[in-house]
Amino acid sequence: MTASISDNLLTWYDKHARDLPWRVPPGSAAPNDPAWPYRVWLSEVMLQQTTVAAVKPYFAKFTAIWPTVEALASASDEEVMSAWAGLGYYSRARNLLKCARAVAELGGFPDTETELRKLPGLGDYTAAAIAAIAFGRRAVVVDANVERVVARLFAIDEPLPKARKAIRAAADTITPDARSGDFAQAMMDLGSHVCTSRAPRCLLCPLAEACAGRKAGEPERLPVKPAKKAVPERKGTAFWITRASGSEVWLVTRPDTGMLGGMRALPDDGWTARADGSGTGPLAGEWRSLGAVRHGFTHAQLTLTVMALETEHEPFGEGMWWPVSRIGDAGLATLFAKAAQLALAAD
DNA sequence: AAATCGGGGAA
DNA sequence: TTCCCAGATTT
Repeated sequence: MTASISDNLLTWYDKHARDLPWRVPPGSAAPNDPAWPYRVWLSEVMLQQTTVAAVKPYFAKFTAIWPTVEALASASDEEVMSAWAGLGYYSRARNLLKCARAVAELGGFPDTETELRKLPGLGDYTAAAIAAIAFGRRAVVVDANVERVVARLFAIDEPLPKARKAIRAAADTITPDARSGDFAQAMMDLGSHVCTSRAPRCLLCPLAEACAGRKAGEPERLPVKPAKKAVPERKGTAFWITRASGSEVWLVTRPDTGMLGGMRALPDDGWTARADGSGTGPLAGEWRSLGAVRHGFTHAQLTLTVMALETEHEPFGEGMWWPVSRIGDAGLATLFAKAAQLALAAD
């Protein structure tokens, strides 16, 4: 009998596994330490739709400040949102804290896929990944890498997202009972370094012999993705309101729902809702334009004009004066960090 | 089923 | 520039 797909992959992984801060070396069991499921969970949430390179410094920062899930559970919303600033998809940070508090209440992470799936911020992928990687349970772990590898391996040419069902079923057939965590991570390493989206390195692939997509030619065309829609242009205005000779700036906290939810920010004209940017600032006075910054989101391309006002009055609504010298510690999302940078450069 | 929700690295 | 990434949640 020839070696199975999972055997070939695991042998390849033993030699080529990436060394990452949230990982154990190939062949090792996850340490029997409550801090380990915590680290696996934290990394998995950070890695949702986010590259390894982007996550590394945030993972280091979070584990240094909050070494355990109990420590994170007792942090304030503001601390966590601020630490997450710049990583994107901020609902993840809100769910991260909700989840940490639920887990602390439970006395630790549940160790089955079903129970993990009930926690905030854990969908099908993340629950399966934690069950496999942190607890060694067999689980069918399907992320974008696995989707690509499996679609090619089995030549599944049905377009996404309809193909997900067939892809998951095919992934199930090659998932071994043993070394679940290694297998899942091996598939991801293969997807990120060998079976890449653009130019797959089939000559280096341990599964090349078995790959129906390669046999059929042009494996890079799989999986078939739906045509993307055009990203609309939006305009908006942010307000740089200072007092005391520009030493303090007025910051607000955005509502928990919607774009950049729960993040500290510059006040703006409500461009997220109105899309025209024609609104006015939370204060009357002699506004001057500082120019604009461009910022790309997944579903909108924004031109944000920055208007400045020096005042001794209190703006309308909730907010706080923040020392401009410490603006880097304010926990601004990248969009507003860009706007602040523009304002500082204008002086 | 489709829309929403960030940001940066790589080609 | 465009594409895409260890997706989840809401509508």
